[in-house]
Amino acid sequence: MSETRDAINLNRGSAPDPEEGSRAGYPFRALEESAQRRWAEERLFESGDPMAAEKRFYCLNMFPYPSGDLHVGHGRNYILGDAVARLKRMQGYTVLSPMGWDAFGLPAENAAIANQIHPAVWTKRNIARMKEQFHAWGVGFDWTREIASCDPEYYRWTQWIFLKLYEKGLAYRAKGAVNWCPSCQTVLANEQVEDGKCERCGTAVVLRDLEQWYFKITHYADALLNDLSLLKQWPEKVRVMQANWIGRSEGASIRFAGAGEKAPLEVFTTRPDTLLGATFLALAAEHPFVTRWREQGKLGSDAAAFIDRLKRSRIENRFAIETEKEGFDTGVTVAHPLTGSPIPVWIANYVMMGYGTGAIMAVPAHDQRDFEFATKYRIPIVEVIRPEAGSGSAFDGSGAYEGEGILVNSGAFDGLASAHARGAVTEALRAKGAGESRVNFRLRDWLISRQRYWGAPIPMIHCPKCGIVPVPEKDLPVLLPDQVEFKPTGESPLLSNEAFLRVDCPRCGGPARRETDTMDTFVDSSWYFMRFLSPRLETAPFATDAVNRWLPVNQYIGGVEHAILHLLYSRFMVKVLRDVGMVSFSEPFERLFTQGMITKDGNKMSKSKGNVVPPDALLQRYGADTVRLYTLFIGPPEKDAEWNDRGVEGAYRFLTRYWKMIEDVAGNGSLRKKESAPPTPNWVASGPPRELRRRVHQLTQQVCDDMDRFHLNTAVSGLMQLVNAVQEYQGAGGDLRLAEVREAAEISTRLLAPLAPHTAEGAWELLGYSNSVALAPWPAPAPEALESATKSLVVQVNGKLRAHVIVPVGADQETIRKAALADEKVAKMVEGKTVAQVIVVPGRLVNIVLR
RNA sequence: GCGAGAGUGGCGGAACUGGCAGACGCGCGGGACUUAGGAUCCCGUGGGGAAACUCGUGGGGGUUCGACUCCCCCCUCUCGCACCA
Repeated sequence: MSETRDAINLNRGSAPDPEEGSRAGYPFRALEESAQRRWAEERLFESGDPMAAEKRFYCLNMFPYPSGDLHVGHGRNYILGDAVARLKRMQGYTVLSPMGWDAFGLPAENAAIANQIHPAVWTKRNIARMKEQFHAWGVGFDWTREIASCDPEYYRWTQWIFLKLYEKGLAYRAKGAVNWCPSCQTVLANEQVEDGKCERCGTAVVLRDLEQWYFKITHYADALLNDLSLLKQWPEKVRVMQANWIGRSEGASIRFAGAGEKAPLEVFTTRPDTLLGATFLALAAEHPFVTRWREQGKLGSDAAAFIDRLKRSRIENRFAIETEKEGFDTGVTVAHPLTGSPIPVWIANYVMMGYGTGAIMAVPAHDQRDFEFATKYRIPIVEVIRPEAGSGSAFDGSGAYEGEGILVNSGAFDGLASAHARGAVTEALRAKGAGESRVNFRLRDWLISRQRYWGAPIPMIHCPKCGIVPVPEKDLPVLLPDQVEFKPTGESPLLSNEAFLRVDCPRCGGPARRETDTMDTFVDSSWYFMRFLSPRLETAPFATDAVNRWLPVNQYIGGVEHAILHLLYSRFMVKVLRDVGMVSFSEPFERLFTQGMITKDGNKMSKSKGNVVPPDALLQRYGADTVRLYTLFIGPPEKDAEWNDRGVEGAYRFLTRYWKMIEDVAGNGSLRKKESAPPTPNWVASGPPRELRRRVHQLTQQVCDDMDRFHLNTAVSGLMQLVNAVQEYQGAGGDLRLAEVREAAEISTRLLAPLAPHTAEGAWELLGYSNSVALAPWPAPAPEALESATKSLVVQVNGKLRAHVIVPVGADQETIRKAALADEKVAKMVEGKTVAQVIVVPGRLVNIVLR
């Protein structure tokens, strides 16, 4: 529906059909063809031998999943990256700007089931299509380094890395409650569950008890948290999100004996100072003690019913907040570790198995949740913290007091400040062997098993005699079988593929069975940025010397949706590889840029919403550079922006005006005919040509600054102003000179080169240069062009703009003051009033304060 | 609830360290050229006012010669996390 409407709008668009010739507009099609031909012939975007480059810049766009068509929102990502890469190249760097495909994953497999097309074929077709689109945009990647994670020569090394982690004890298999998506028929990592739903398909996730493979990312929890401080050039937002996700909290682990179990009941608390106020313990319904007690018949049928109901509701709406507190008294009691008095153990709906130990000590007087629970079930409440005078009101039975204070009702600890008491209580516990200080993380280990076909097979073998045996390195890759059937049964085709399953045990030689799980695609993408340095290397995942020379990635660009998953996993992987001696750096990405989404009608573009803006018709009608320029101009690149078809027009008009300026000064242009440019320009000292020149260099300064600061929207606006200035100058008539206009044309062409590369390339040729503008030196403003004898200052009266005065540059305060007061308008305002004060900010303004 | 970001014309947005609010573009109004204009060019375009002038950056206070920018309180929106023990 909306696509049809777009098409109609476009047909009514003002740009001429380029096939008709150019009544207006500019010959973008011919420019694109010749520029792209040139770039390919001269292999401009290939970075060559990685060990040879002196000044290096690794600019990386997150490699995409090859889902098929790209829309203009996707385009923004690559246009940004390309602008940076081209800028750096002109600034003299050897730039590495590679591209590849995050090519494993479910959509390919779903397509296989729906259309009976092999995932590899589907993926390959999409890659070809997307590559075409990149070319159409004129994005300059080094295609000699192209990789695809579904290529056996790639996933062979994903498997190799898995084995490395296994060898180091960082990959392990464990049984536990895991997230299961009934629609995708696979387990999911915690990170892939949003609001209790599968982040991919939106189906409600259920918990299942399965044996799965994990990566021990928690081993690096502290390092992943601490090293965030090294990432000064990452957006604050992303660092905060990662820190929250890792979720470190300091407290104490406390053991309560006497539950009739071999092991004591362990809880984690951040407030050991409130221990004497603990009047009950609360367990999650999934707590192993609860399960055992139930099996042993210690809990009645009412309890069993309660537990089942709780587990069910937890799956259905476990992310709903404000749920009424509910619990069940198990009848079990434990002994208080310091006083020995009995404490009842409850099962409570607000205790989660996934955090801490799945058990808490409840202090109703000082925790609001515990308070609500205790009030409802008439459990005693003991105040143990009282705020110091003047710092809040003490516990009064109407709600918990959660702040700091002085300990009361706490025996030997009475009178201690709560902050200090935390250590004292913990120490007392330690002395009794009943607890110690402890740091707890929210981060869980990374579940990497997937019960699907289209992923890298986990290189493990199950032998009835030897147990789990890794596939020997020489046998890698473990290939995905080609001959498989894709049926909508939800079962991985690997499970029924005898040729794949049957294998000899590498250890004993006996018959064994392959692992049928494949790896989470985030494993594939956690190391790809290193593979680009040596994409065809057959002896290792990457060439260590090249990787150490080029990484960390200087500029990483991608969507903020990867703020946690991909970026955390990649950071983890680099730390692992560092610790096994394969790389010498600790963080993969030096500088991260997360671009905003492009929305249409206020929504994210998606096929289901029908608001996708396809680029093809726009490229056809306006050319790639117009689309690129508009995409950059639309707003600050890190912010979301609303697409407006009419806005594209503005970019097109600008390029048309720019092209006219080039034609005027080059070849047989009107200005060129009048005079020829002198070999060495002799700039005039005053008058309009001089003013134009100053303006051009001022704007050059602005555009250079903006580009460096990633303010590409204002860089485009600066260029527009530059071209407007030339046009105004030419429109003004009078002492028109070629030299200044020609200089403006040359500078603006180089400034434009990273943004609208085809047009700039053609203009550069027209201006008579034989080398590609992509390698032309990045311009800088000439200091002498910026010089001026006078400066216009703002004159304020009582802080409001009233006049301007022109004073010599470097004028002293007194001169400026006099000039300001001498102004006719100012004098009129001052008349009859007292001048209380005159503020002079040299070079800026004068403020006259009247009374 | 916690954390982060944002709120500026009809619209997208600009204003880097406090110093001319609204750059640039879209749209809109007027004009030129024209058989025509949906091309191009010129002029105008925050509100009020004939003008002098005045009001104006979510709201209310404050600091300052001067505040979109800094401080305090409040409102709204977006994103992330969420019974985190």
